[in-house]
Amino acid sequence: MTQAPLASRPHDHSHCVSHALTEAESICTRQGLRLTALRKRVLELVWHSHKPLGAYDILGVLSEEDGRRAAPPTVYRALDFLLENGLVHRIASLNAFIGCSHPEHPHQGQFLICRACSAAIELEQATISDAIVGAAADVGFVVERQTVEVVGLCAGCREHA
Amino acid sequence: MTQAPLASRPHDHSHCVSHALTEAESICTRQGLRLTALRKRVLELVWHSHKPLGAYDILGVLSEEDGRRAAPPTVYRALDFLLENGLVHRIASLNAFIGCSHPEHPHQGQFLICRACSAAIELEQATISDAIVGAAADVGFVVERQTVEVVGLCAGCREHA
DNA sequence: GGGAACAGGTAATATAATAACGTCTCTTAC
DNA sequence: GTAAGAGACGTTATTATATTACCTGTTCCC
Repeated sequence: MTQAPLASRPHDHSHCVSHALTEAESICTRQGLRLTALRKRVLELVWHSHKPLGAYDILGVLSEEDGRRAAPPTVYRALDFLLENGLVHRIASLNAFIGCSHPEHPHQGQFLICRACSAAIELEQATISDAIVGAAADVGFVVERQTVEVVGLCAGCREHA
Repeated sequence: MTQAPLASRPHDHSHCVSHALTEAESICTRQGLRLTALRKRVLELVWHSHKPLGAYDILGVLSEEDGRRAAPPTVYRALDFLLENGLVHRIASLNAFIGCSHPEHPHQGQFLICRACSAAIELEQATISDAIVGAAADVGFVVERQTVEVVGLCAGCREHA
């Protein structure tokens, strides 16, 4: 085993957040995309922890800090933008969203979700993708989009248990 | 490529349905489970095609044929039973359900979902599972449950295109 | 500075799932 | 045989998630 990923270890999470925001800024600038205040704020909220966050959780925070109650489309539109541009991923099995760890290049993540601490670890393993693409090819199926979401126990939580 | 799976080819689907129902009967009998009329009917509806079916689609059919409008818990309870006993699978990315092709032994399927015909092909490839378990182990993660859902084009639909 | 494209507010609605509680029906021990 | 308990299902209400439609304001660009 290599070192456990950040998400399963105690760490200064503010670095994760600021790094993600800086990256996002630079990606958007480079690609002529508008990272508006709202989109940036939503991205920041998604990065609030390594736990996937529901759209309505985001909505709740926005509403609280704005005074006025934000409406669902506000959040979903921001999330759509972030999804389209690879800044966040959606975890289908949780109906939740998580910041992308490697937004600099387009990809579809594979996720390890800890049932104890809820943290999601993003992988990008060719061995997994290749196995899927290969097995699909065996039955004549051409893969376009992969969803790989795995539930289990992360390194940190196994120690405590 | 081996032969394309049934779901991507024209076939006499009534065989699929009757086979699935017979299997389900025998599994339930063997394990002392009650395959009630409702549960059997829901299983039959799920097997109506190789396309994953939403809970509310099932609900719609039940309501129509009953005259009275069935309520969601009716369907969800039946689906829970079928899920628990491995007779159907849930496709998280579609919020839909599909009959299990190999209910005789417990497993978690991997699914190839055709974006053209909507059919879902169930795989059970150790190469995929092993790649996932291996990559997870590399970061100290112990896998308990896998969700693998792949969207693309099936053999049949590629031909037509 | 005017038009097009984009961002976002707002209200309503659609879709998916669960909670809480009651009733009926089996099974099984006595 | 019957009463207790478990299981299955009906029913109403509610919660959670996501989208549609329409409108307003802003930014970009010529």
